[in-house]
Amino acid sequence: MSAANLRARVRAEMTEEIKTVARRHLATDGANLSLRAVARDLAMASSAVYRYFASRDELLTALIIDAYDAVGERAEQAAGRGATPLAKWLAAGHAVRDWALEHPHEWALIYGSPVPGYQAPQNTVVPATRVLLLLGATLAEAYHAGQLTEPATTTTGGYADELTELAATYYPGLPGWVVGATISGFFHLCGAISSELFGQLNHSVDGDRRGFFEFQMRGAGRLAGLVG
Amino acid sequence: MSAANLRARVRAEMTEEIKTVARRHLATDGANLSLRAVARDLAMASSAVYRYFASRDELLTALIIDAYDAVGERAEQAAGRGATPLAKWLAAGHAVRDWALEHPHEWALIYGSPVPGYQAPQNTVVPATRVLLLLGATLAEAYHAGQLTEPATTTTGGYADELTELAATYYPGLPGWVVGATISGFFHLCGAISSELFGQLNHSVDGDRRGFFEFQMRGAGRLAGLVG
DNA sequence: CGAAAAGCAAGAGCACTGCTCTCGTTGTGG
DNA sequence: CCACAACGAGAGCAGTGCTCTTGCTTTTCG
Repeated sequence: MSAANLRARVRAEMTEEIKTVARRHLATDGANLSLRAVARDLAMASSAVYRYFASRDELLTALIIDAYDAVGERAEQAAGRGATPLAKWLAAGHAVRDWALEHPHEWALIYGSPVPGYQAPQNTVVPATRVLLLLGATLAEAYHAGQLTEPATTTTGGYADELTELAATYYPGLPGWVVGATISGFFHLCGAISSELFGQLNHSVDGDRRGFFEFQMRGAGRLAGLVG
Repeated sequence: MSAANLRARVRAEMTEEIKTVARRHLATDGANLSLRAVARDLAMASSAVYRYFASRDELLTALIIDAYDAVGERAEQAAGRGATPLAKWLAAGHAVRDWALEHPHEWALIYGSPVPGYQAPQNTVVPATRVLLLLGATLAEAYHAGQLTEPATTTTGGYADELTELAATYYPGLPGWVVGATISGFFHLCGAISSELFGQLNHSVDGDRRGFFEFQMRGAGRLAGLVG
C-alpha cells in the first residue's frame, strides 16, 4: 500500500514537473507549446509524456485550470484585505492585473483568443468563474450595505430579462442590475488588462499604465454603482 | 510597358488570390494558417507561394492590414450615417461588432492575443488606429458642439499628464480628458466584442448579446461624457 | 533581333511538430 | 513468486515552415 502510494506520488510529481516545464516554455516561447521540446527538457522521450497527458490539448487544459485557479486565488486574497467594497473592487482588479503582467502568456491562454483547434472542455467552466464570482460577491456586499446605487443607464428588454433570471438563480434577493453590473465590471477588467497585454495600448498609453488601469477600474466601479 | 503592366497585374491578382484563399482557411481552420494547405488549394507548390510572401508571417501581416482597413471602413461608413454624436458612437460600435461576428478569426488576428512568435511590423500601426481615430473624431465633434461633459471620475497624475501630451499632439485645442475618454471608449469596444467572441460571456450572457453590447456601448458613452 | 537578366514554378530536402504503435523493462498486487 | 499493469524508449507517419537547386518563361537591353 505504501508502495502504491509511492507510485502514485511519483506519478503526481512527474505530472507536476511536466506542467512546470510546460509553463516555462509557455513563458518564453509563447502559446505554441511544443510537447517534444518539453520532453527534451525533461530528458525523456516525447512518447513518454503521453503517459501523463493524452494530448497536447490535455496538457493545455491542465495549465488553463491551474491559471484560472492561480489568478482567482490572488484576486480573492487581495480582495480580502480591502476594507470597503470599493477598496476590495480595486484591490481585486490590481491583483488580477499584477498576475497577468507576471504571466502574460498564461493570461492569453485563459482570456485571449482561443487557441486554434482547441475547445475548452467542460471542467474548465467552474474555475473560470472564480474572479467573476468574487466581483459579484463584492457588489452584493456593497448592495446589502446600502453602498450600491442603481446606475442611470438602464438595460434593454431581452438582456434585462436575462439578468433577472441570472440573479434569481445565482444571487437570490439581488436585483438583476447588480448582476449586470458584475458582468460589466468583469469584462471591463478583462478588457483593460487584455488591451494592455495584447498591445492595443501601444502608441496610445505608453507611460503610466497602472494609472490607466486604476482609472478604468474606478470608471467600471462607478458604472457599476459603487460609491465611496 | 503594357507587358510590364500585365506582368505586375498578374502578380497582383495572384497575391490577392492567395490572400483570399488564406482568409478562407482562416475562417474555417482558425489562426494556425498553413501555407502548404493554401498552396494545395491553389494547385501550386508550396515553395511558389514564397515568391509572393516571404514568410507565413508576412502573409499574416497582409491579412492583418486588410482586416484593420475593412473594419475601419465599415465603422466609418456606419458613423457617417449617424445624426448626433451619440448615434455615430453607437453606429460605429455596432458596425465593428457586426464585422467581428462575420469575421471572428480575423478579429482574433487583430485584437486577440498575439500570434505566437509573430511580431507586428511597423506598417500595421497606422491602419490599426483607424477605429480609434474615428471614436476620437466623434467625441471631438461632440465636444465642440457642447454635447460632451467632463466625467466625474478624474484621471490620476501620470496618466493625466500623458493625456494632455497626446491631446496637444493629435488633437490641438482639445482637453486631455477627451483623449482619455476616446481611449477608454475604444478599449471598451474591443473588450466587449472580444469577451463575446472569445467565449468569456458563455454561461453569463447567452441570450441577447446585442442588447448586452448596446448596454456596454451606452455605458462607455456615458463614461466618456456623451449625453443625449 | 538575339543575348542577358530577371521572374517564376516545381521538386527535393531539412528540421521540426503531434501522435501512434510496438517492444522491452520495471515495479506492484494477488 | 508471478502475472499484469504501468512505464520509457524508439521507430514511424503525416503534417508543418522554409531553403535551395533546377529548369522554364518572360522581360529587358545592347
